[in-house]
This record gives sequence, C-alpha cells and structure tokens, in this order.
Amino acid sequence: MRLSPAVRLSEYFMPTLRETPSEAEIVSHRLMLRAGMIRQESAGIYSWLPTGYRVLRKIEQIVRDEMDRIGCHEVLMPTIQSADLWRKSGRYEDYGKEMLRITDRHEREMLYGPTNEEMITDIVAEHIKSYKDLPRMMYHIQWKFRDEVRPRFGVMRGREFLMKDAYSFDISPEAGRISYNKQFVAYLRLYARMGLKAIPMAADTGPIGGDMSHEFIILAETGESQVWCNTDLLELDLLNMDIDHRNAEQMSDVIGKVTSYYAATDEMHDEAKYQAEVPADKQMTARGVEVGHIFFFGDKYSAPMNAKVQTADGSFAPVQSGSYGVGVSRLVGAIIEACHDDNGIVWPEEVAPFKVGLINLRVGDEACDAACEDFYAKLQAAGVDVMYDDRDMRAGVKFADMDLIGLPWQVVIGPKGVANGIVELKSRKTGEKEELSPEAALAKLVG
RNA sequence: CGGGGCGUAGCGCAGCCUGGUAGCGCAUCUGCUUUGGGAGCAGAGGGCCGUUGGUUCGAAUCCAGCCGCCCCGACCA
Repeated sequence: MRLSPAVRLSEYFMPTLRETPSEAEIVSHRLMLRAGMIRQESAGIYSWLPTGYRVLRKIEQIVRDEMDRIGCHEVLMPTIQSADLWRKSGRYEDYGKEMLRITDRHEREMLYGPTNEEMITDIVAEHIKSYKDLPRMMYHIQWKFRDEVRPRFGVMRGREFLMKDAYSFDISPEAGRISYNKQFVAYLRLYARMGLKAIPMAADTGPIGGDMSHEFIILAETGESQVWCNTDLLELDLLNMDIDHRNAEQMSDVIGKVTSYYAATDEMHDEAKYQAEVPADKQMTARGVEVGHIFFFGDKYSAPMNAKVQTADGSFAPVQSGSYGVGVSRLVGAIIEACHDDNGIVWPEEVAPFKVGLINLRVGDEACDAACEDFYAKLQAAGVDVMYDDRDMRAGVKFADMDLIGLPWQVVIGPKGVANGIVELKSRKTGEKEELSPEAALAKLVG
C-alpha cells in the first residue's frame, strides 16, 4: 500500500506530451494524457502510468480512512462473478447489454461484475444468522466493468472503472437509516479531504421510495448534469463539523442541516420550489459531475437471495441494506476538472502525486547538484513526498512540465541562488514565489 | 442505439479532389554552440499510409466490405 516517498525524474516513467492527443476533448482527459498519467488501451479502458496510479492510490487511501472511521470494513470480492448469483436476484436478465458476459471453458456462464450487491448479500446470507450480528458494514475497492454504449471523457466515464462500493446490513429500516447516515457523513468528509466541494443532492429513489438516496456532485464546467443550489451550502465547513458517528442524533441533525438547503440535479429540480426557497442572491446554477451515490434499498436483494436473520422474538426477517458508491477512478478526472489552470493541473495537496517538485536548474554544476541532493535527502528524511527533476534539460522544459503535472509546491534551485544561499519556493496554486534559505523552505514544506 | 467525423513516423498534421517511388513541425539519435520559462546550427534514424478485397500498367489517393477511435444526442459511479 505504501507509496514510494521520493523519485528522481531521470529514472521515472512520466511521458509528458507537449501537444494534445487528438482524441481528448475535455480538459481533464487532455491534461491526464499530457501529464503522462494514463494511456488509453481501448475505448473506455486505460492503463495507469506511475503518476496517475499514485493519484488513484491516494484517493483510495482517503476513502479507506473514512470508511474505517465509521466502522465499515474492507474486503475484496472478485471481478468475475457467476451468472447464477445474478439469476437469484433477477438482475441477470434485467441488466442488459451493459453487463459483460463471458463463458469459461466448461461453458459456465460468468460475468465481469458491474457491482456487487448480489455477492455481498450472498456472503452475509451465509454467515449472518442473528439480529445480534447486526449492524455490519463492509466495502471493497475493486475494478468494475459496465459496457457503456458510449464511453467518453477519459476516465470520467470509462467502461472499466475503479469503484469503492460499501454495503450496510441492519435489522430494520430505522437502523438502516443510521448506517446510511454514517456513510453520508463519511462522504462529506472524504470529498472535503480531497479538496472538493461535493454537494449532496437528493436523488431519485425509484420504486423503493423514501428520502434515502443522495448523489454527491462536484461543480465543474464540463460536468454532465445541470445543478441548482443555494450558495450557503458551499460555505459549510464540512471537515470541521466534528461529527460523532456513534451519536445517531447528532448525525441526524447535521445531515438535516446539510440537506435543508436547496440542491438538485436536473432530474429532481423543481423551479417553483427553488424560486420560493432560495433568495435571489443565493441562487446558483452550474454544471456538475456525480462522484458518489448512496442508496438505501431495504430488502430488495436480501429477500430474493434469502439473507434472513432471526429476530429477538424468534421470527425471521430479511436484512435491510444500502449500498454506497464512490467513483474512485472518475474522481481523478473530476478533481482535475475542478482544479486546473491554463498551464496544467493544480492538485489539492492530499491527492497530489507528490507534495513537492524539486527542480535542479543546472544539472552538472557541482554546487547546484550538491544543493539539490542535500535538499532532496532532507525532504525524504522528513517524510515529504518529493519528485526531483534531475534531468539534464533546459529550465523552460522543467518549469513547463512541473506546472503541467501540478505538484502543489515547486522548489527551484539554480546556480545563482546557490551562490547566494537561497532557493525559490513556488506555490502552484497561487503562483507566488518566495526566495528563502534552504532551511526556511524546508521548514515550510515539512509543516 | 440514432446522427456526424477520423484512421498517414512516438505526438500534432499535410498529401487524397485531379492515381506515377510519402512529406512538414515537435519528439528521438550524433556533434558543436547555448543554458532561470518548451534554444540555435549541422547531420542522422524512424512508415505494411488501420485492414481485406476490387478497379488499374501502377493505389496513401478511386470503389466496396470489415476493424478501430472520436464527437453530438438518449443512458450511467
């Protein structure tokens, strides 16, 4: 799981492109290709190259942290599933052509999983027999395949994609709401930690009904759906609300507050309600990208799949479930959509492939090399992720590459600065440059 | 799944209309000069022109099929 803390660009694989490959239309796709993060293998299917893969893993890790925090435990289910499992739930026929069906050498019908409700329900059915074993929550982070008619926008809508899907199991719908709320709170936190403003919006619950489905949408010009919301919602400091997930009442209050503001995608938008509830100066309409979807569906799968537990009075009841998805690979693109400028990507620090990019302006100059090596070693010793550009190339190329890949901090060390005992520290986000002693720069980066 | 477009060097493209030994820029390699925001000069390498078939003395170019990819719409984490 651990990411290597430091790399030298002279030995790293990061094939940056000066020109944009012609297939890429939207900004995140263009930048991911130009930054050498991914390579397309087939429509909607990508290889993840070193920098791209690092970002993917950083996002995964944030998701893990937040799942662990609410007592949701990681498992790993296979990508290949048996058709029989899906026949039990009735979805084998319903899913249609989006499901990739395959046959093994014994002519057994298999499929590449588009999701895992059936499998996790089957696991629970076998092992959970009593209401005393509930509640339980589990998740996994696994590749999914949905044979979209038209994959597009790079990793934002691939056919193969990495998803975190969590599942909750409770004895009653009331208990189910508590699990749902825990996930809701975890979602608020995990997106905030990635530097994103993800807005929870009521989603269509379909035949189940009720108010227990939300989509999490981040705002981006190239988003696929139109959204309307109250700007007050964007001001909430979600990370510092300090919610105790063991306190059901407090969680419920917080979620009540967050969901009290008007926020809707086009499929749920009610113009009259919007005009009535949201003051004119707080109205905002924008484009959004769905980066998560949570859903309570009761016994939809547990009933047909016979996942029952014995209750306190000795009778049997199907477990009550919900599922909670985060599009992990989609988030890589979505974050770039929300965080870039004309020169390239501007990573939020928590998901950046490296925190610091160290640029040696004159490789081969003894003093300059020594100063860079020293700084590089000290960053590593302090546990700071660093990419050291020790390639023997012109300054302009290094600056352009570093801006393109978007590491939050750039440390520029050149012969002139070395002679005067200073390095330059640049913030990718603000573009501000400071000339500092190496010690002062290091202190800022380690903090 | 409906509509549109594109496959020529690693990337971006020209050539195709009007058939006659495949070109430009960037990248790569060599040398020299340069060196704080994508350097200059000189030289070099690299192509089954997506694929199959047809027309023709001759096809990147014309015709047909197939494959792949992209865009717009309807659908999805």
